[in-house]
Amino acid sequence: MDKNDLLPIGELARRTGLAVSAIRFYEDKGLIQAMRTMGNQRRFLRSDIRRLSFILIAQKLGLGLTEIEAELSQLPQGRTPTLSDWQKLSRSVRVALDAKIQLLTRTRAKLDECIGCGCLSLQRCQLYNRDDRAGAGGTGPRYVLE
Amino acid sequence: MDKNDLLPIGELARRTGLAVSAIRFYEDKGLIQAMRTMGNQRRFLRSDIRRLSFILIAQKLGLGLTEIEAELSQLPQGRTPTLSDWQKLSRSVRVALDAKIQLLTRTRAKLDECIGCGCLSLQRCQLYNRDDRAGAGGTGPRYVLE
DNA sequence: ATGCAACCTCAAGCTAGCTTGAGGTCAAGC
DNA sequence: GCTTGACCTCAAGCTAGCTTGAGGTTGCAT
Repeated sequence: MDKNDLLPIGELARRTGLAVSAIRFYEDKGLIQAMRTMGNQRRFLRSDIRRLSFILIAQKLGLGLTEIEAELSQLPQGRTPTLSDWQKLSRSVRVALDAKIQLLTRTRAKLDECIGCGCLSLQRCQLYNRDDRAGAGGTGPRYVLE
Repeated sequence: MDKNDLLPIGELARRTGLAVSAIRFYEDKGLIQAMRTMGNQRRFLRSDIRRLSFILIAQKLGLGLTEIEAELSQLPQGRTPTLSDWQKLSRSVRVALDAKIQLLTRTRAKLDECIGCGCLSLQRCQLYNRDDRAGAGGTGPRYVLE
């Protein structure tokens, strides 16, 4: 951990494509941590580039920041994550992704039945079912099938 | 169109499982239309149950209200949609769903490569690519892969 | 004709995920 | 030593998709 390995926020932003404000936001949410210079400026580790990459990828897979934080918390505390730490995390995401694909595939099958009858009826059609909503949690309909 | 076929908003809510406030919200957004009684109360057609069902289903598939409105606008104006109108719309949704599944499947393949190297690097990894974000539109990362 | 549930409008609030702006500080080059 | 750009905090704003609340009206049953 050489002094050259500490990155200011702008550099991290440049490397990840994120906005500076977004990185500060993530820090605020506890997704990433920074050291401070004596002048109160943030300094990040090189490995935080990877951490932010993970956040971006996981977001693309439809995970919310809270879920992502949960995933990230599985990384070792104190030491810089190794390659195999990241592999473990990736596999964990792969499981989530699998589930998502399966659910969509099942939904497509139902939709196909539904196209057959053209009903779109909440009563007759399996496509939509009330209990799903109840179990969805949070306010309003979800954006993502989960 | 018998007088019995006009439903007050509460009845529509009961039939669809939606909150009354949500239905008013959708009306406000132009997703559904209502007649008014002389006392200014909303009255809906029976076929609006199906319209709302469609909204719910499309939302589960990850479509936003704007996209859903675009889909719905393909329904015939003036007359109550027929079964084959709904079938056409369902097929249109099926296409969107197909695309979504394909994208996820491709992503999974990339993730698998990535697990191999454990890199999660924006430079080397295909999983995340900057141009996707640029093309995403709107503010911030999207919730759903599209 | 009266009571009360269901309806109305309009404004404000909430979660997620950020951005933008105001007002101020730090650090490096000339 | 002074300018300039990158950095800081804190508060407010924005989109999506609704809900909640205040304050008022309708309409159906008794």
